[in-house]
Amino acid sequence: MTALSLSPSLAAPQQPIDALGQIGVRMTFSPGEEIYAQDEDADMIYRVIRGAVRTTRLLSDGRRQIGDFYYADDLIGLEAGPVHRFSAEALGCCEIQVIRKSALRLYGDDGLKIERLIWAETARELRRTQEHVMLLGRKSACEKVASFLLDIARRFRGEVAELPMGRQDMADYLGLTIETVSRMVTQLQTDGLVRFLGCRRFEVRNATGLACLVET
Amino acid sequence: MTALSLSPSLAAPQQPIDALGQIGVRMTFSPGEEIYAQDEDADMIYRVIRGAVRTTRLLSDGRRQIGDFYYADDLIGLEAGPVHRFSAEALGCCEIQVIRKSALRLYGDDGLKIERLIWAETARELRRTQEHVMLLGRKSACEKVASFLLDIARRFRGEVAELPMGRQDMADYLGLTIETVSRMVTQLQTDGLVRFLGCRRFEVRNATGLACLVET
DNA sequence: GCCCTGCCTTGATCAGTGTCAATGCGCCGG
DNA sequence: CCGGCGCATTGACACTGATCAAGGCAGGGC
Repeated sequence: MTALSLSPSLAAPQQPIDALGQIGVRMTFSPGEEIYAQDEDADMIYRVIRGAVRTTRLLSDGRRQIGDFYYADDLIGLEAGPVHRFSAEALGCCEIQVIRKSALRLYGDDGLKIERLIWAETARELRRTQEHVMLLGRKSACEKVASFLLDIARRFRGEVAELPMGRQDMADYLGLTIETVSRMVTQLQTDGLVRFLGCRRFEVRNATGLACLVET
Repeated sequence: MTALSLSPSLAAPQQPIDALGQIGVRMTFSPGEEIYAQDEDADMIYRVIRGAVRTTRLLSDGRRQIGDFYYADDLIGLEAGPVHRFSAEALGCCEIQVIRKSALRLYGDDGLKIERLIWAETARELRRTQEHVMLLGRKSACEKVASFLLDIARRFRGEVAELPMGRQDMADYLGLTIETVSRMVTQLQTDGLVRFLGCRRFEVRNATGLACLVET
């Protein structure tokens, strides 16, 4: 990637995220395409405009862990070390705003505002990751899948929810195998807590029951 | 976040942590004593002066997850939400510097410097938490314990290492039971990778072999 | 010095999840 | 419409780590 275009004047934003405005360039990625690589220099940040993204990390023997899934308006690549510990890949077709961090210092006071915005997002990322630790460390397979589905379902406010990822991605996020994920999905359905319409669309049938599986 | 630094002329301390200097008050805590509680307002930050601290979170049914362990000069309580998701407890006797976040505003340019310091620590915390996710999601019991011991041993640079926590704390950090931790410790010892002198002191006997168990 | 207490270790068994293999289902191209 | 391909599901079985239970060990108080 070459030099990023700069738009010098920034208007005060309504939504904090808007502060990033049109800085940087927009790029589109096809399903599975890599946005950045594990161990790559971390001098860009990325904002999801449209679509969904996963961050993944591979152990040397091929075991895979997914760090998180990201949707419209989420920022990715905040890890703030010199290199990325995870790679980022498009789940489906998606559009991403790419911003060179070093460009931000050219924005003066707006730069400080943006800096604070990025910090706030980093803190949010930390909280999400801490939830993930809880999920991985102390929850059963069934609870993991229930938590995951409930999380996704919340984004659809009672409508039929659509999973942007396949079973393997769910498994690698939850620290399970694809077969176990599949069995738990079947079981939750048998118990009447959710109903699947095809393997990527579902609705919550018993929110209370599902919430019971998701201890806090 | 150093790439975003906007005021390079601020006198850079040798140890960045020194910027916190003597702000706030020092407190001492006895073994097991709570430094702050889960769900408590997060308006303080804490710096470990001496001793070790664990952060823990309880599920409503009593399952416990340890978020991380902290040692001298580490900052705790950076979660940056309105309330703490984890509680913090002293592992042994320890001394803690307690700083009210809102007080930092009064320090002007120094305040900004401190703000940056805190955010750099938050980013470091995020990276550590991401490592923890990898550990919990995709490593076997034996690898978890090996990783943990190697981490501790690094702080002692070849000397005999001392564990500041008991087996239950190790288990709750690693997402295992106390019995499994104990068995893995015994196994690593049988395999000649480590040697224990009492249950809290050990030395690494075969660093290469141990490192082989700790895939990256 | 001795006992008591709390933590750690070890053993036996069990449950939950992983592994391996077969089958099913849906989507897409021909 | 059909066949093939990729992903999901299901089943049988193995194995890791949890559970339950019984000692062992070490440190502190008396």
